[in-house]
Amino acid sequence: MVTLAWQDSLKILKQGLSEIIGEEDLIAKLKKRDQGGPPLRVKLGLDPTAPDIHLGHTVPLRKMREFQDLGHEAYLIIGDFTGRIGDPSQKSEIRKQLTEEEVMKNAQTYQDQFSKILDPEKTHLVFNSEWFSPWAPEEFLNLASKYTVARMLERDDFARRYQEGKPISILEFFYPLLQGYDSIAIKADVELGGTDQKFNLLVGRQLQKEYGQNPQALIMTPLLEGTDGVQKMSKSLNNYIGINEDPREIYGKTMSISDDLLESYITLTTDMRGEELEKYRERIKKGEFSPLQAKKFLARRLVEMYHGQEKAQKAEEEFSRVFSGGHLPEDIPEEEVPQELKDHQGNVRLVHLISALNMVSSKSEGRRLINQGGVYVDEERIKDPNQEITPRSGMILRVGKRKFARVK
RNA sequence: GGAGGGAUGCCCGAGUGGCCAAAGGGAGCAGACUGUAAAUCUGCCGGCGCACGCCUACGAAGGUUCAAAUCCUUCUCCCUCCA
Repeated sequence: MVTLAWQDSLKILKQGLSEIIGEEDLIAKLKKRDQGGPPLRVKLGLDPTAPDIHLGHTVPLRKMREFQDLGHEAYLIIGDFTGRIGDPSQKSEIRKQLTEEEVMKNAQTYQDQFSKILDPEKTHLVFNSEWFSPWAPEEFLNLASKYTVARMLERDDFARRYQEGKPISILEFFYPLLQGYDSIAIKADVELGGTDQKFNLLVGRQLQKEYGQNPQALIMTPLLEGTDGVQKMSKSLNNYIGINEDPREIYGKTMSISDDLLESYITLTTDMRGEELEKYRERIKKGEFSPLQAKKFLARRLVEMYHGQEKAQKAEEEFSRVFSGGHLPEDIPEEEVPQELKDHQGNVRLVHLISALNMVSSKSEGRRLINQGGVYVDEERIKDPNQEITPRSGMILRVGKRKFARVK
């Protein structure tokens, strides 16, 4: 392990941040470490319901990795207990508790995925039900007594809703409190999070003071915009790129992001740093790199990071062939034509076929798409929704730009 | 506890007895143009044997009416003000 002086550590850690709170505390802790103190305990909370890590998650995770590389310890908190409340971003309600099995399964998925980013040797995966489940009601009351409504309403989300006369459940107040208590439970020195977590992180810091602990420093990473380029990347908005996705998907989705997103994606999601990054920017500026090329570079890099070079190469070739070249993809899923769709001559209505193969969500949608010229048989556009076709082996069906099927 | 307001399609939001499968916007999808970019334009955007047909749908359940998202009753949930 390389031990750098705290100044150097700080410099590295401060890269690519959006905000840091309690920098003096961080410095003090780093100094202590230099003098032979224990490694810092760095906390990052995870949602137990969405175990699919996407690029948005990787931003703080990669920062975590930097801590690890500097010799510190990662604490990933699975909020299986807090998950019952749900972060107050929208409508809140007590969610049904995940079964132990589900939680374990999600945790396993997390483990598989974060090991692509973090150093497993220095990673602790903990569940917050571990300390909350045994709690007696008095302990919750005690925790609640540490905070006031006025301070809660400082959270802009609450403030806004209060202003607009939208409901805020008391339950929601518990979310930041519990998340904050996690910091106490693990004696966090630093907590990582996106900028949208600022309030929650601050509560943790304040609670630690209440409980006589050294307050954690807060390190906030910028939020990554989703593929739509408007809202932050999230699974529920379906604008995400998951690191576990098929390499071709990752490549393709990356190619479809807006050009404006290039800069933030490069800096926030890739391991490009320092000189290399500068060079890359330079090339774009000078026009040596067209936005298209720059994006291909990014796409390839991302696939490489999570699936290796070989897959990246393949994904790129596939992309070029299908979209730049206008050819068919390499492997098109083979589908059986259901017997019951065929009439006595063996013919099938096209709408029924694509519907049966789940290429459209309903027959009505299928009709619409056909009417609009979005359905092809052997690359020939069919415009009559009642068209009958005679399926034969190897026939290629295509719906829109990306849905393909080959008749078995 | 009292008074008043509200719940509409994925989201926001109009609609107060027939012309409402429900305006408008957003999201989404398809097509054109492209670099699977952005912008733009066009179309679609509940389901079904879709050609004018049928079914399901405006918080829930009943009712009035030839006809209800629209009127009445009860219920559920939410908001505001007063206490």
